[in-house]
Amino acid sequence: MTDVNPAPEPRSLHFIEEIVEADLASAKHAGRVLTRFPPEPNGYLHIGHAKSICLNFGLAMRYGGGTNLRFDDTNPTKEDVEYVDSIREDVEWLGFKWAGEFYASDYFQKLYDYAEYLVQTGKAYVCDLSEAEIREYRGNFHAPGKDSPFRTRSPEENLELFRRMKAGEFEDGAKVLRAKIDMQSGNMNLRDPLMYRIRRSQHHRTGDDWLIYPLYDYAHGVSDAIEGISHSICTLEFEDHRPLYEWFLEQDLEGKFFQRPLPRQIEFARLNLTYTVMSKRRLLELVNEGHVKHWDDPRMPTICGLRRRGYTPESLRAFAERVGVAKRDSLTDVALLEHTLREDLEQTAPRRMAVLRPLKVVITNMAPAERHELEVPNHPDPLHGTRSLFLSREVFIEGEDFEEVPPKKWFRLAPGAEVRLKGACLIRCDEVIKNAAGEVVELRCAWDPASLGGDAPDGRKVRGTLHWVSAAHALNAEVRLYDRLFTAANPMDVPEGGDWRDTLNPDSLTVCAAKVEASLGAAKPGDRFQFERLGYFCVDADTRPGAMVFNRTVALKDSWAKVDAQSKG
RNA sequence: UGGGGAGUAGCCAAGUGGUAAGGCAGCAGGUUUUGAUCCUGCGUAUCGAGGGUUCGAAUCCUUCCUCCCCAACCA
Repeated sequence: MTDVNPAPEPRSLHFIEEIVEADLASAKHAGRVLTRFPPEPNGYLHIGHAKSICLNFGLAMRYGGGTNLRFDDTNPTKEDVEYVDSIREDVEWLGFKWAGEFYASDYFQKLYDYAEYLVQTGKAYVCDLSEAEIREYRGNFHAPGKDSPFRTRSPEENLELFRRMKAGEFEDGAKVLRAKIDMQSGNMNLRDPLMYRIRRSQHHRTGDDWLIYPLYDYAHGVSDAIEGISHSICTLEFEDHRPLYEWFLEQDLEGKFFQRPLPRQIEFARLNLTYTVMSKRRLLELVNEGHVKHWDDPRMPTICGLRRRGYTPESLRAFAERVGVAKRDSLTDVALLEHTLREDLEQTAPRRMAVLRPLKVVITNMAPAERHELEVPNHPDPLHGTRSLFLSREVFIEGEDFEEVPPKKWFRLAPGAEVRLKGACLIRCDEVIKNAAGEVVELRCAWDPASLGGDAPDGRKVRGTLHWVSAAHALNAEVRLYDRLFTAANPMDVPEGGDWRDTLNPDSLTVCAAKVEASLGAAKPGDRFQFERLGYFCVDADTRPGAMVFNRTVALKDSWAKVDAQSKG
């Protein structure tokens, strides 16, 4: 098969590609495209980050450039190496290689040097106002701010004070370094934003070398400029930080610090998904409050969660491509994600049989010791080969595939009905055995030996084909079925007095004691399969010898479920 | 009575003055040893609204409406 990965259809350029192409056409960066993915190592990456990763790396790949992985570690009180490792692993797993691995903390000295320069040129000053006073002086949306009384300190005094801040002569919070811009600006970001704060805290990389730490607005653009980033892509909420981003870089009037041209910040709309929460804070709460087991719980939208669930990197990349890049706030239907997943797995996942809720079927006209070896295809596409399966007198079928009183259009098993056991034979239900409670516990069927292989030689039509496993050969396995974590399309859209947690789905996890075909005994954690007629599953990391655990990655589309639901009103 | 963005079908999203791509979802058929896949067909989208310019406007001008972001020593 040659069209497993068809070339992506030609697609019109999105607005960032247009900007890059225009820059390429004008030779602005001499044909260079260098982007960066700048996570703060304070949490796990989620699918929203995956969109950003695909955008940044995809752009660079498309135009022959590179992407730096830069950890934005300017706040030592919140960051940790634990997250650095997971971020690296996730980006790699998604299939991307970074040009360089950097840390904002690599630039602490350069950041400090440039800050001294800004102090010396009168563009920054040391302010003694308290946190509350700074807030008060800043004003609000309707009232302009007022100048700090320390705003007029001389460059000499500021330089001395700034050096003493660095040397540890002041208490945490006693002083800050501020950019001298415009306390009257309508853009709050320009009302003399903070550049440095004093914080005696162990940094995960620089230890206790530094007592002062730069803030995002100052550190980010400068880090971009130091690395020679051409296009600095971020999300919409940073749109009104852009004047500040540019201001900091443009104060390098003599060109002593940064190469030209300077990087350009471009903002796009972050990803939102239906039935999902995406903020790090909410995800952390889900973990801490025990609504899920951990960051890699298969119900989590984290990259590690999706990975454990069985998502493929290809499907995530395809999703990022299809969801588009624009500036409009959007809420993408999670069905699109599931579509790109199925699209990939349909082509690649070997087929196997497993029964989630086993119902015993005894084939009365087969001898107890009778065994029929069957060679069945691993996939509708013969290129995937075949495997061997045994049929014997007792088999399990799916509990849902039998109805004593079948609804209209039912073509599964029912008293007197004939169905096909996939890849095996035709059976007809003759008798229904119930327990004392009246529940169906066993079916007595007769098989047509002439149909071995699955076809009736006389050409009679059998609509229903069921998956099954041989009781004598089946393995026990735990199968975990996942459903959406929330029952509301937008969990964040809470009614008055409500909480986003109110829409948590109590049935997001269902565990089944399943029977699976023997060949699955050799499967290793991470292996993916399609369980015929059920969905795509993968072997979970919890699997132990003799105790297999499967996750349902995603169910197959089920048009019968719709018909059935409609007929039931 | 601040600043910055955005409004094209249920959800994304092309379109850049010449008469509304595509995908997802949905619906209807066909094929089928997975009710899967695959194939075919199906949408009159008041292009947020009004006014204007023009032979012609989703695209230009104008007024208005709606939604999102910003007042951490977070990023």
